[in-house]
Amino acid sequence: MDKVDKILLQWNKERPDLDVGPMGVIGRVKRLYQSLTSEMDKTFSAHGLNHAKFDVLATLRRSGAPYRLSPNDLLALTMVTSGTMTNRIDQLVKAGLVERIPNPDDGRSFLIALTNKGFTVIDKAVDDHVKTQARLTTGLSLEEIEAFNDLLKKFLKTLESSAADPD
Amino acid sequence: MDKVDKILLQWNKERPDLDVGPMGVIGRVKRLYQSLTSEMDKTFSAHGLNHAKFDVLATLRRSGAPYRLSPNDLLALTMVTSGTMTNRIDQLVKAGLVERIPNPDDGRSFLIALTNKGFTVIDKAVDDHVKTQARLTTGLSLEEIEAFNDLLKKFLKTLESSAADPD
DNA sequence: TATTTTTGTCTTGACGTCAAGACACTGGTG
DNA sequence: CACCAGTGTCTTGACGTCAAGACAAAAATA
Repeated sequence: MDKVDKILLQWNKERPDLDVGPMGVIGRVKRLYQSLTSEMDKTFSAHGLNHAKFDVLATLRRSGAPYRLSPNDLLALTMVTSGTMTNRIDQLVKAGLVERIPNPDDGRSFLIALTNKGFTVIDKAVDDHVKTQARLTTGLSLEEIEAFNDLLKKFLKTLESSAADPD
Repeated sequence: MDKVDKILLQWNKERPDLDVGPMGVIGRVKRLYQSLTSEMDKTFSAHGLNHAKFDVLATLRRSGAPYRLSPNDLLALTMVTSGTMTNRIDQLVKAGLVERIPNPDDGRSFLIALTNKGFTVIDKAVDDHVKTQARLTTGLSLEEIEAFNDLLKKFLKTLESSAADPD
């Protein structure tokens, strides 16, 4: 009997006509997401970052040498709008973690490049981030993780096929 | 091989020292949450609401007659800060969906009450919301939903016991 | 080549949220 | 009864995000 169950009970009493089964699952996905997010955010801020900055730096880092992507690449990979990406890059430039390099192949465009400082910061932050994620999942056994992962994959797949989410 | 798998592959190549197993599960929880949220938001906006307004109205509705709660109750139940709740209530008052009634038992406090219009709007919106949630979960069988729900419960429980989340 | 359409980035204004603090009222303590 | 810590709500200023649109450069078309 967790909080989600209490909410479902209330609905059952007030609106017994409604089938609130799906609400339970979806409500728990939301709570799980929020719980995980708030823990991971602590790791980011321990490295002077937030979720937004970490996302961009990590995307550049895992793209491999020379750790450069255009704003357009970055916003496609991180699923934010162009205005948001401009803002994120501005912040990171100000912090000295990336720099804007004119794109030799396209006069409209830039390459966003990790600075040495940015590389150092993100590599340490990722170390900690992975540790945090490991800690957050220790409550489940390997078999449970695997089963959970399979269900997540399947769920996501069915959603993608119905909603035309081209990402 | 979904997008999360591609990200894990990149990390494996760039940072083979990292165990990115947990990252896969957590990444999928995030994507699932975002996918579900963006679909549910459409339902809210079809009723002139957004997630914030729906949350408050639904909390009042399922609390039962006379559909009144203090801002303090509401912010505890919806897990937002007091400033956020003040803003939400302002919006709802402006839209004529709730009203602020002075609390007879406490001169500092109010009771936020569903108006008739608010009741009508949230009842219709909840109907649609439940339908949307049912549609979003049709990709999984009843057995899969149950298994997923059990894993979510367990995962959430382990997180609550470690992080002192008093909510 | 000249013109039009498309693309990549940035700007603007709005929104929802939070943290910190202001303020009035309550409830307990001396 | 007078005081004072605690509580409930609102205010303020900041942040990250988005949608819409501006603008220059590139690509496609004529």
